[in-house]
Amino acid sequence: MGTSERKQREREEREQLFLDTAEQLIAEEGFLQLQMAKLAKACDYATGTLYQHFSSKEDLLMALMARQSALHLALFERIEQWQAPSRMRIFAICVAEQDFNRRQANYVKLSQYVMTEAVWENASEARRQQLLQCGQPICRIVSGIVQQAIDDGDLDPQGASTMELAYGTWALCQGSHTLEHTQGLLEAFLIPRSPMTMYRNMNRLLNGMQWQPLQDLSQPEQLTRLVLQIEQQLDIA
Amino acid sequence: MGTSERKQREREEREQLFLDTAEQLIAEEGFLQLQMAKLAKACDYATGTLYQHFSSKEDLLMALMARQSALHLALFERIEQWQAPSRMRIFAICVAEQDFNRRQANYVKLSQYVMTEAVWENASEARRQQLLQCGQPICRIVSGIVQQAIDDGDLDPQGASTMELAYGTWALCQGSHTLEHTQGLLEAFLIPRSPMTMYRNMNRLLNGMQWQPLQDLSQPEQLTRLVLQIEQQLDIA
DNA sequence: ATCGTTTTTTGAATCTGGTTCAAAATATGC
DNA sequence: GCATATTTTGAACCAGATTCAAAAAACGAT
Repeated sequence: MGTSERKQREREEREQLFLDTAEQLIAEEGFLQLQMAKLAKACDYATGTLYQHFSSKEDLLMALMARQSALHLALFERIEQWQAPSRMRIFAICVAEQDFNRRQANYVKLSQYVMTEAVWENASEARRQQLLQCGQPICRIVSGIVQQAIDDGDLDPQGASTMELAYGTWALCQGSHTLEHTQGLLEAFLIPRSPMTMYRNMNRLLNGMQWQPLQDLSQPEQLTRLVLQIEQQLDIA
Repeated sequence: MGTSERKQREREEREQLFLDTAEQLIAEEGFLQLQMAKLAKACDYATGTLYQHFSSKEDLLMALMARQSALHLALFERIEQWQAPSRMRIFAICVAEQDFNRRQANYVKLSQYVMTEAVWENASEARRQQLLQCGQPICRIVSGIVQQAIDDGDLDPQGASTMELAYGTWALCQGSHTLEHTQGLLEAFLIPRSPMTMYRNMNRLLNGMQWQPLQDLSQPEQLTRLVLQIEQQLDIA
């Protein structure tokens, strides 16, 4: 009936309010300072109401992640639609990702934290499933690009599964972000903090997959130009 | 004077006792269950005494990490001494690392947790420095192998710094471990949980660096044999 | 060995902040 | 308008990290 529909909608709106406000508070003082009571107060609700939406603080953080993933996905969907050689598209994923993370630094830190056992285990099972579900379309897009490359003859999988190749690029991205965001690490090891470092290593990996056309890394300006071109075409930065 | 030397030594011994016991408790019930009071009690000391060694719980966890790093380092030092082609040695680092992580699953989870802002920020500055220092020799060894490869003519850096190439392998390892240890992730994306996936991607990266001799990934048994050989020579597993 | 002083240890009290739940408020259906 | 069901409230509860005043031990001079 109409009444319960409205209630459902209001509930959904309230949930978004909680998430919006949490995001804002986090942006202001970092996710470490986020307190459930403070958040509820900021939304003019009692603490208990907050717990009707999120089973725990960790659950809330994961919900936040899940929502951010939607933005992430939107970016990837643009690339999915983009007509370009497969190698350019797979690399565009990295560029987009890198860029997304640069602008949403808090988000990377949060995702790093959320993927930790301490947090993961404290969220509701439903939430964990939700977050894994969020990854699915992203996964599908990346696999799709790999598949396209194989179909187009740009990439010979040499017996590897589509997923395995997609996983390689994912792991490299993931690892680079983790290292980049570990306080003082780059500085301690005298590694310049530039996205180009990651871009070059990603292209080494893609070259190693024999993903055509190979990128010539001895000509640094070539890669710079490619990145610029991708950023312009995708309207990033 | 002699007296203060003894005291210093006793203090050091007590610190090790705390760390040993913490390790044991963690092995028994996971690092999430570790409680400062419980730990102190288990060592027959008061809670306050524990705090004379570690400024916070996070500080203790990081100290644990730092100590584990020493084991890690010992493994890497064996590889440093090992006479073998550079490509075999850099790959051996990955194999050793993978193996180390398989056997010390708690340790990977801990390191993932510790590198999180929430933990990092709550440890003492001294501890953070200590942990970064621990990475230095490891970094030196890996860079050394890259450098050897360049010197031997196995690897043309094409303008890249030694560190950048080392960083690439590190990021791939790191990212693979993170993904592997995120609950349910591999399962959700139907990726088989096998170290070979990572090994193959690592060799793709190394191939992409043009690190000689290239590994032929279309012959899966070749890689399997290589891994076996490395494990035997290094006496792992 | 004894006593005043300094250092170390102790663990109960404190504090923080997440979570709960009985009571109050509100909505629903008759 | 009333009885019942649902939702909201926020003070109480609780876990567990951290502190700190008091007690104990170590020290060193006599």
